[in-house]
Amino acid sequence: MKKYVKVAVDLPVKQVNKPFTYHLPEELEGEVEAGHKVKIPFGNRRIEGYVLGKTNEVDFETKPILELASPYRLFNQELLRVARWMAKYYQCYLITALKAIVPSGEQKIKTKRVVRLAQSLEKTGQIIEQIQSRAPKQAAILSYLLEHPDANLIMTELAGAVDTTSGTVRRLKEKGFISYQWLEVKRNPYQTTDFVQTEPLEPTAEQSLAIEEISTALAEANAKTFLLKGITGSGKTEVYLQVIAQALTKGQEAIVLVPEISLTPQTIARFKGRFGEQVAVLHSQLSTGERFDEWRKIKAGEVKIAVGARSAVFAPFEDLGIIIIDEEHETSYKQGEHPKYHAREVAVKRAELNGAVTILGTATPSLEAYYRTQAGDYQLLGLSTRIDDRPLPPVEVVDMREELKDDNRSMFSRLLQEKLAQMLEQNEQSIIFLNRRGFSTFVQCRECGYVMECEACDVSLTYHAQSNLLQCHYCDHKERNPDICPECESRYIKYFGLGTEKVEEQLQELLPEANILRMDVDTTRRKGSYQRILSDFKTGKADILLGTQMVAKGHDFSNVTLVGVITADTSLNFPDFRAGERTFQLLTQVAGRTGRGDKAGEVVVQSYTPEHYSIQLAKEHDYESFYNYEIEQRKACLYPPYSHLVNIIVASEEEERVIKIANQLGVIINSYLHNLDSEEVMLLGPVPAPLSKLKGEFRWQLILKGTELEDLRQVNEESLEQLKEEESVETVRVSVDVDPIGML
DNA sequence: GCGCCGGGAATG
DNA sequence: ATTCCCGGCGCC
Repeated sequence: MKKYVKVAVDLPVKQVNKPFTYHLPEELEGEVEAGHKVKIPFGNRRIEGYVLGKTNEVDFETKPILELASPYRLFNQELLRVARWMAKYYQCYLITALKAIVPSGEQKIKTKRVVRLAQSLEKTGQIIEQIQSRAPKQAAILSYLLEHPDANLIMTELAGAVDTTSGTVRRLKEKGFISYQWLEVKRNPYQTTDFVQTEPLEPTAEQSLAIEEISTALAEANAKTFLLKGITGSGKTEVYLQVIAQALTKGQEAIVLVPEISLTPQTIARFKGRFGEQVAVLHSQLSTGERFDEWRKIKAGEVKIAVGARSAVFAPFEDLGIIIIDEEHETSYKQGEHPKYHAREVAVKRAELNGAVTILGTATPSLEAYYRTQAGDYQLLGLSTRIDDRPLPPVEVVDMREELKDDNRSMFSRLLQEKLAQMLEQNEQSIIFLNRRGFSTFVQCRECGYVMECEACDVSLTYHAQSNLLQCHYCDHKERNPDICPECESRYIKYFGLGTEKVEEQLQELLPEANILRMDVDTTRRKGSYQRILSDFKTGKADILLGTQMVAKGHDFSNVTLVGVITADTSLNFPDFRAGERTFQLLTQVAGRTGRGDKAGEVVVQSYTPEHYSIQLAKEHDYESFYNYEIEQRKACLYPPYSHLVNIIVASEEEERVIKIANQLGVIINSYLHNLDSEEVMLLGPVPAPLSKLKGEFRWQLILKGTELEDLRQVNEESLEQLKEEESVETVRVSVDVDPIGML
């Protein structure tokens, strides 16, 4: 009897977004299982596919699976279910969802050739005596192998251990005293780092309550989601650690998601410090080999906890007890490429499938998450006091318009200047935050008004003093900084707008004796430099840490007593309905970087719109009021969480085609909505996207808005189908983003 | 009649 | 995505 399997074909195309049936040739019978990657004939080509499962009925001729292409089953039934859910929810192909789940790159198992004794222990002892006088080094090698039977050393390591060369080892091989053996090895990216073992801390009353609630859900295998709302420095991590310990006691496993930027050795140390070798770490800095090895450790059950960024939500555990999403509000949980999934939503879904508990931790919940606690979907747990009852720092908001009126033309308010000088004097540290890198954000000719723009994107170029180049922050484009205007050839070229480089220069001018560290994409490009800057600052090698977003996230510097925000308005002026939320979160997070030690901290926020509710309520550390205000706005405009959005981007190098197709799609959708006579779904656009040109492509967007995602999916699917019938859509890309974040 | 191009269909 | 197939058309 022939065996048949269903295969998802590795082609992201609509027409083949369905399983194809193949039979197993004799030599592969019993070898191929659901979850395996396989090589298959497809038309007259050979491509890859993923085995979804077995099947019996076949009423047509099948082709054979050619070979096994992965040494492991890359997903189990549960992860396949997650993939199916993702494909449906995010409106992508099953293969696209599957490829996000399986480890990327080639799955190569690394091996090494280790030296073994070829003779019995007894015999080896005799050999040592025999050769001792004439070949002492060879004898030493054999002795070493006798004493360290589990050392698994390769030739050169062994030679090094007894201070000789590999030639000596080879001679033993020739004599037949030793043999070689190939051994699988797992690369361990953290083997050189020692982690200080920690014991569970005595929880505070609030922590106890949270732990208790979570434990109950864990014990009942209740797929419950908790929002752990804990102000910065209130000890959320200790709660995570203790509930993970409970899951382990039950024989279950845990996933901890952390934003990429906070996946620092310190963060990892907290988990490895408590759980040691039971922790696997997954992040983008790992090579594909290292990544695969961490994946294998999980698969093999060697570890029980996976700590990692976004994609760690797919860690191949078999009995998940708990999924933790730290800093739940972070936008980096949303994947930028297809499938454009949000790890928080996948986590909640995966937990549901496993009867596992989900914990969303943050000081500044996303409106979505908090709304769901109000709706009763999630349970709210609060940590409202900082460890040791440290107060939240007072926040001063400075109106920069007033500064200008009082003839202060510097980028630093008088208050901030004063405070900075004071900290320097007291030998305390400061953090300065500015959400823009480079020196000047645009370069303009004062004669004719021409602004230097990227030729591939619809943005102005940023001047970088360090490289003396104009750079586009959206593509890789760099160009020389012109001496004369390319338009009118005048020499009056001026630099406007501030970036971190300029702030650094001015700050140094203001405080000549201060040691300043700048941390942004430009200074952290090289591997390890991010770490170095953080540790230099932590060990007091600098007085001021100046940087972008990166300085705001989760770091714990005990000697920082001042945080300065150069302009709070940058994120506020984004054309996005989440601008207010983003600003509140950002200000609250930066403010949380101060006053974490014995000394009290303070915050100075500079703004041109200090009366804005995001700024005022962040000043008061008042999340509740912020939420209440913001949620009313969302409700009034029917924005998420009161609705879902689907962003359809039409892009092409030919501008006319984009405009034509986008408009036509608009007509199709509108007539569809009209026929549907539905108030449920609305169409916004078509309009040029906020980045109307990006990497050489012109972009227009259409946004579908509605309370039921299913309605949106239907409208979207059928409209795109219709579009393909009416118009040849070659040369234009149409991409769909469900629950988009940013750039609206 | 032959060969080339383009659109549409099929890929197990 | 890529290949295949078939009909249409220009060739001379």
